Amino acid sequence: MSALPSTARSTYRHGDLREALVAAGVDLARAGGPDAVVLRETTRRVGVSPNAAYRHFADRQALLKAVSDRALGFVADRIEDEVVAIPMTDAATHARSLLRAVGTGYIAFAREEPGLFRTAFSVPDNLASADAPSKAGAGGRTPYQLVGMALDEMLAAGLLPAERRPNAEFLAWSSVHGLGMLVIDGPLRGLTGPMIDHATQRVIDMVERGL
Amino acid sequence: MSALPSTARSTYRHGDLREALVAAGVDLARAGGPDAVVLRETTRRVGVSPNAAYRHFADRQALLKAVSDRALGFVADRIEDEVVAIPMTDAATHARSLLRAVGTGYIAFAREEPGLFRTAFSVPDNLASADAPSKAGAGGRTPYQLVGMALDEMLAAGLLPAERRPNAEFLAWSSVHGLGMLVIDGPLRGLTGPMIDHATQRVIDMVERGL
DNA sequence: CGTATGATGTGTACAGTGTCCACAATGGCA
DNA sequence: TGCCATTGTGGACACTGTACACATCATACG
Repeated sequence: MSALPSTARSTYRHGDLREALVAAGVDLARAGGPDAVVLRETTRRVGVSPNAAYRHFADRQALLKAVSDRALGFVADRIEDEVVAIPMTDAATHARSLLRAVGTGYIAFAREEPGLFRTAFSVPDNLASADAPSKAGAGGRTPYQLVGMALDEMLAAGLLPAERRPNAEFLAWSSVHGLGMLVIDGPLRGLTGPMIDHATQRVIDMVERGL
Repeated sequence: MSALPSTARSTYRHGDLREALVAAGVDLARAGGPDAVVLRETTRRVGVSPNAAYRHFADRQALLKAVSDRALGFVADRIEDEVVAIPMTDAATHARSLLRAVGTGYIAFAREEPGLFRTAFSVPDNLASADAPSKAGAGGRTPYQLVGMALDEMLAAGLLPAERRPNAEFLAWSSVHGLGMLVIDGPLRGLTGPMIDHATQRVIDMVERGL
């Protein structure tokens, strides 16, 4: 039992097939977006029969949903990467930097991992489940929560009038999300890196000014 | 030969099979989004063999692209519906109304025809082809052109500084497009009509103020 | 007028997909 | 030890996109 090739499963039971399937699905999504998350190919990569997946997911759509949630967690991770780089300053400057970090991290992820970005938003969602733990990154926060945190700091720093705070997430998120979509699939596709950076900064400026 | 049932094709040649396929594809897209534009089902509806489609489209993706362009034309139509309802006023008010009409028409279409809206943006595009005639509506203008026209009026009316005019389309479009996506598939799904209307107005306000 | 020819549609075939069903192996619990 | 729920397998089916060879027609040209 101890000298089996590491690629082969020594036990009949897989151990954590569900996790392995999600991981394989993420690889497929990374390379080809949501449509590439093909059930049979996913199981093939894990070295298991196609039907094995049905012990862990109701159908292909359920597998895709799990992959999508994982991808949203990666979005959160990428945003947090930007957040930790923010220097210590006064509250107002920090709040603005935070909002900027959320936007730039979001767009950076869209450009670096277009397949995962598309996958993250390919499955219908709603407000009630936007903060489900399955969508959180390593830091335990979802992208939606990160946007909310930035806006809370803006409010606390006096940069956002209290009467405009409710649902301000909608505005900030819409703008940045739209830019991300248009950049990877839409008419803004093919823009050079600097142009996208510039557009990102302008969108964030607009949000800050327009909130 | 003269008493054939009207549902049957009397001639071997179809007449305009390409157009018929696009129309059938639009019906499928309306009901089920881009994934529902299935080549075999499309040809079945037109009453033709699956391979007939290959005389007019290189593959399924090419058919989907044609359907997507058509859907973009419908977006333009919906926007123009809002535009014609604008009353005559002074230039500044008209410019603002125009920008607002573009935004509300865009979001209205997303809500009224989510399947077509998703289909319209499911095929990779780029700036060079954003104004292709195949994407124009009955008025001969593409959605992108309509956004540009609104911004041109804003500029002419002195509501948009000249140095900010270049690429302002990116900002306006990103915000509204993002809202549309989030409303039909994203976390904002399931919001009530009035809430969406309100969010739409706020997003447009933000764009106007932030441009 | 008749016929060659290019354009358009058909039939058959194949690999790949999601999913259903019946069955098999396993490991933990009585 | 023996039972049995859990987890995985194998085979089957309907469906998909698409390649290849063939049939049919519309017309341009002799």
